[in-house]
Order: sequence, then C-alpha cells, then structure tokens
Amino acid sequence: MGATKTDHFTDSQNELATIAKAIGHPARVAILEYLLKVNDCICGDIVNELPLAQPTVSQHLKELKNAGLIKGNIEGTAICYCIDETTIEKLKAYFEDILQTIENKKANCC
Amino acid sequence: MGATKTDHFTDSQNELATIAKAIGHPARVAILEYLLKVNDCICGDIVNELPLAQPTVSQHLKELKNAGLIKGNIEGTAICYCIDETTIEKLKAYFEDILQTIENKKANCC
DNA sequence: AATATTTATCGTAATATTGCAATATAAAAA
DNA sequence: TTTTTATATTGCAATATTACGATAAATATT
Repeated sequence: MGATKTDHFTDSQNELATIAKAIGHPARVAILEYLLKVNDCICGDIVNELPLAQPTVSQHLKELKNAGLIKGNIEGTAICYCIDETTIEKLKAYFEDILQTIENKKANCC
Repeated sequence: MGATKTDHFTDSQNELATIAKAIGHPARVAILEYLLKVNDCICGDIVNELPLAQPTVSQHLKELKNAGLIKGNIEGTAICYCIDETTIEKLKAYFEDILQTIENKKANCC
C-alpha cells in the first residue's frame, strides 16, 4: 500500500533523505550547477537554460528551497535564488564522517 | 505526462541525481548508517534492524547497489553488503567543489 | 489605469516509487 | 535428499513525483 513510515526513522535520517531526494533529479542538479555558475540568479534565466516549462522549473525551485538547498530573495518581478552553503556544508560533513568511520574501522569485508 | 527527459541533462548530472535519489529515502539512509555501524554485514541483520518487511529491505539494498553506494559479496546463504567508499568519495568531492566555487566567487546575492 | 513581464499555483495526466504477501531461488544443515 | 535458513523476485495496490497548460498574482513599464 506504500506508506512512507517516516516516523520510524530518526530525524537526522529523514533530514538527509529529504535533502538527497531534492538532489535526486537531474533537472534539480542542473539548477544547482547553473546557480553555482552564475552565482547570482534570476529564475527566468533558469527557464531558458533548461529543457523544461516554466511551471516545472518553478516547482523544482520550490523543492530545492524546501530542502534548504537554495534560498531566495524577492527582487522586484524577479526572484534571486542562490545556493544555501549551510546545507552543502552539512552534506560534505556527512560524507566526510562516513569516510572517516570506514577509515578508522578498516574492517570492510568486501 | 511526466516524461523524465534524462537525455536532456549531462551524464554527470544524471549520475549525481541517481546516487542522490538512492540516498533520498530514510530507510536507505538507515541501511547505510547500519552498514557503517557494523562495518560488516549480513542482510538478515538489516531486516531485524528496520521496521520493514524482508522483500522491501531487499529492494532497497538493490537500489543502493545499483546506485553504487554499496557493494555485496555472496557469502554462503548470506550476502555481505558494505558501503562503497568510491561513491562516497565522489559525493564528498562534489560538495567540496561547490563550497570551493562559492568561496572563490563570493558574490552570493542572498 | 492598462499592459507587459515574471514567477507561483492549480488541476490533471503520465509515470515512478514504495511496501508487502506470496513465491522462487540457493546454499547449509540434518 | 529433505528440511531449514536466508535472500531475491514477482505481482499488485497505494502513494508520490513529474510535467505542463491554464491561470493567478505581483511588480514594472507605458
């Protein structure tokens, strides 16, 4: 029946999953990379940059924002979206910790 | 109609999205963290560890494996699954690069 | 005020994911 | 060889995601 059972996992597990899920679509990766490239951005540019309709891009931006990967300021008619470094830092730290833990134990059986 | 349009994005964008999507579920995050904790693993342990049925866990393991996040060796009746460091390294490097780029430009408008 | 421009939301169709019971598969133990 | 034990696969129902046309909302321009 497909229940998500979010409550059976820890908050940190759910948080990471939410962030990762947001990155888990090529259009959203492309948006992040475009934001990084211009490092100062108006949504309309992204629409022209991607092979997707404006409502779709808007929806992807919303998901990236909900996940904390980007932040946006209203700028007149346009919206200025940027990457939220804090969340990227979290991700980097998470994977760094995994590597550190593996390094310390070094009992990998595979 | 919901077409994915994977071919409109670069290989590297698609690759990252695939890996991130695999992490984008709390059960799979929990599996990764459990694998990390025991650092030597048999699937049955995971079934007991998670609030999910055995076929569901098996399916999640398959997705993690397809994404290159874990690797597994057949060990008699059991399967020994471990985290694949290479993919974690890739992720770490990717986010590190993002932070580096932001740091260099330092023109964030938000 | 009327028009143009830009982003967000709504509604909806197509597709993908999630979860599990039932069952298959495969190796170890009896 | 039969039974036990452990993981994988199949089939299917429930849910979630994706995409976009139509439309709304909000500011800028004329």
